[in-house]
Amino acid sequence: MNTSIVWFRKDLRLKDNPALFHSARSGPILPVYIWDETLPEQEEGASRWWLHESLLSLARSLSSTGSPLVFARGSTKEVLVHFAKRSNAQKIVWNELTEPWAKTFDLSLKKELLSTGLKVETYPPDLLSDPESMMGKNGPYRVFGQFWKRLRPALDPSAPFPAPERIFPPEFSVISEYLPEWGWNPSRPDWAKEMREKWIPGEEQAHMTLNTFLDERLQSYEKNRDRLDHEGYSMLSPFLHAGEITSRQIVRATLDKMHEHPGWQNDGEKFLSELGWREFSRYLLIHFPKMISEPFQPKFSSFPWKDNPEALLAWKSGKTGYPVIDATMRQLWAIGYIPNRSRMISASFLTKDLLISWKEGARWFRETLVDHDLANNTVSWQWVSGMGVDAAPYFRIYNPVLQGERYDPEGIAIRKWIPEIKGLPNQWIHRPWEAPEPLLKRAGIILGKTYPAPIVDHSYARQEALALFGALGGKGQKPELMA
DNA sequence: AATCACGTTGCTCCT
DNA sequence: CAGGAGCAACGTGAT
Repeated sequence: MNTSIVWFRKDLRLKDNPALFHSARSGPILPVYIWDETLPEQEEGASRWWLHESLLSLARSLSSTGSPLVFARGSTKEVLVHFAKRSNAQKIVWNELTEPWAKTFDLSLKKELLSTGLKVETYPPDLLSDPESMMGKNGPYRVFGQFWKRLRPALDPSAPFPAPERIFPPEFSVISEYLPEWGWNPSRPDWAKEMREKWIPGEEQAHMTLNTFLDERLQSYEKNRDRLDHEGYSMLSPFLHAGEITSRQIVRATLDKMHEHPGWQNDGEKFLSELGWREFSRYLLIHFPKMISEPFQPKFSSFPWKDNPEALLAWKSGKTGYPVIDATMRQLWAIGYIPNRSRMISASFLTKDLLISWKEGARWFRETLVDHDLANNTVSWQWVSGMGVDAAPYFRIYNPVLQGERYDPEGIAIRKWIPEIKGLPNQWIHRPWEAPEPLLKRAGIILGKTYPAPIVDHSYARQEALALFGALGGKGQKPELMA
């Protein structure tokens, strides 16, 4: 029999999985997941919790096909070779990743496997375009608009691969580790409690989420995606990160839906362009891997970031005294997810108001987001801090009060996540420090005690940021505002 | 070849 | 109150 090992990575699904689809046709399959601690950029924190749940879900699906998922820890190469011997498999099959480190890793792994006499078959990662052929006149695109102008008209993915009709187990089975023993499901302390209530990771739920979104929310996506008071966005990002669904599947379904409902054109285009940003982020990391650790615009590499542990802690724990920031950061900690608008506001606050490095922010998001994704996180943090692509102007500094009032006018998100100020009327809910004393008293609020006073004055912090950024980004002739 | 318009998501101040 | 200038200046692709 022609047995294959299918090595699962960030592709925890049965549908639209080229490695699985093709190998299932050629013979029995041993599905394997390996936790290799020597690899860089592995999931941690909230996204590891998601990964844990997602793997359980995949394991259930595969068990029902008759060929259970096998878990192992250790060196990828050694595990694969060992399992191949035990199961009498001749071939290792996988889908590639887009992370910059993976290309070299896969290449040397492939060489090593071939040298032991095994066959290797790899399939492209979940991308909408070929990064090598997407080129402008002077090399890779650095502006989203140009990138998208080129890619958008070419978007027409063919129907995704179906799940394999049948998966046969290998003739000789192997011994699997027991996933719950890996300790990825937190208990003491159990910081994932609210995540368990909020999310159901897994391929089935990914498609239910997509369908609900397309049926109920796509038609008002452009208007509602930025709202903080209700969920007008797709919530697909964690499923995408684990590979429970592919961007190709989402694009295909969205295009079909837009065709069905011509009136949803603008909303559909907006949504597609968000997937475009996901694609662009991957594209950028492939061509400019240095931006994982360095500003895309080198002129900012000497920016005088502040080392301010107290302010950083206040930001992380939702105690800055700015309700929209605090609600955002508490939501992030509780359910591992905040919408795009919240990410921008809180990222702007950290980098422009507190003048703390985007890398600190990116590190925190990496630990706390269930959808944490190296490319999206890196590119977006740099964009907000004004050091990334698209000549995003550094003077675009978000005002946390105005943003709150605009996108959560009735303070619904504020009252949900900051109950200690829920008694404030809407007029003051985003600026408690300006509320008249009697009102504060009636609402049971003592600023600085029951809820923090603002840790910085936004308009002052803004002036300081403009001066510091201007000194590097501009002509260097800005007047000094700081004594 | 040189020039030009334009660029995901803002804010403040001035008239 | 609305509306507009200003905040800087570079890659991209069209002319």
